[in-house]
Amino acid sequence: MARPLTHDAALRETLLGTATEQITRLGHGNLVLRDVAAAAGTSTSAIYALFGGKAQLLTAVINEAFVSFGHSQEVAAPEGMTALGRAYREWAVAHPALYGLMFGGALVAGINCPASEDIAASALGPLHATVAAALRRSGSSQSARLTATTIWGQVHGLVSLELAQVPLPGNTAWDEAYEAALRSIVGLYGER
Amino acid sequence: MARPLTHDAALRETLLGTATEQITRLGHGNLVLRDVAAAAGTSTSAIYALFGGKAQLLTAVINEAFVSFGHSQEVAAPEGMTALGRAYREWAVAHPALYGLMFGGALVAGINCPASEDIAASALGPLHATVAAALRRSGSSQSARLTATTIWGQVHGLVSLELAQVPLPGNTAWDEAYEAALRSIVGLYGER
DNA sequence: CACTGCGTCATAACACTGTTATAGAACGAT
DNA sequence: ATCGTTCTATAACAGTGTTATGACGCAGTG
Repeated sequence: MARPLTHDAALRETLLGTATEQITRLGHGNLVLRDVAAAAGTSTSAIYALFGGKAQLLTAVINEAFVSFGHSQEVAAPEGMTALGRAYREWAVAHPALYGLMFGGALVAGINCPASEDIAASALGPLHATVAAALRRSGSSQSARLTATTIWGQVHGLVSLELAQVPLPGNTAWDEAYEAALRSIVGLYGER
Repeated sequence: MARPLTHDAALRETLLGTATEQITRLGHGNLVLRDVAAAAGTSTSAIYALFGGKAQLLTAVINEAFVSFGHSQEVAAPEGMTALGRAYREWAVAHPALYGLMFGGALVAGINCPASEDIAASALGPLHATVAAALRRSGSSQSARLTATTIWGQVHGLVSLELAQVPLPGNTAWDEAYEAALRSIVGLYGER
């Protein structure tokens, strides 16, 4: 009835991939729709047809990133809290631009591209489960939600400062600061 | 010898003020040089003559913000670590867009607008001094630099997540999470 | 096989913004 | 008063997200 459809699900995947690749390479402040489309062998029309615009494309990229991040957390969870913390930092350092988008919120980009709430929440599931188990084991009566949020804040804060390349006083390395914080956390809430 | 100079230090102050105001009102992703100049009753040429461009204007705004932030820290320092932590959050919540610029680093904006290192470092002076004093009092042998960085990471992390409007699980409020973390910090490293 | 119609997409046009180039404005010197 | 120098507002330019447009490709029909 009409010319064959090329703006299909496969192209959508390709665009997601090239967008992620360009964000990773250039930083999320330098994503250009024309370049994404050209790299995918199509035109910007495809982005508007398949996503709706730049904000929705970014949202899709962020959601995909949350899935990848959540997977790395799930893999590390059985090895305990320290492993969970290390995996957190490793993922963030490996994907700094994505990490900034994921947790920077509306504050980071001028555009509004919020992640799907349940996808974001499930990525932090392993941390919540590990904290709840540790508290249960140690017979603590602390709120697991509150404790997990505190730990998350600690980990996220150090990772954010490291990614922002905030200069550390003296000749301290981020490695060292991070490991010290992890030891403190585990000391407080118990390792497996 | 030539027409009178209007791109002077006074206009520079005015531009700094209007830029800060617009960033606070609209978020730093929506700062438009034409609007800043118009609000200051001049043209964009003034920004290029007095600052050099958008990046340098932002750097100047950030440096000024660090001074304001550092002042609020100095005021709170004599009241101890808990007060320091509360002041930290209060300043950030009162100036969310500025806070994001200050500690978001190159990750936040596509443009490169790093704060002056000594200004940024001196804003964190009160925290380092307070931590060093607390460790001395308790006879601890921990590194003050490392401990202060850990605390900074904890505080910065929670504030960042709150500003990014990350949804908290359950009906937990950020107030509650923040106070719990402060109690934990003070319990570990001692209050005045 | 030619033609028409409809859905689809690449291209061009538009609006906005940072930056640079240009032409006019304001003053002192002659 | 005119000129030359210095400074500034305005206009031109380049890049980017978004929307409008016109060309294109296949199905059905005569």
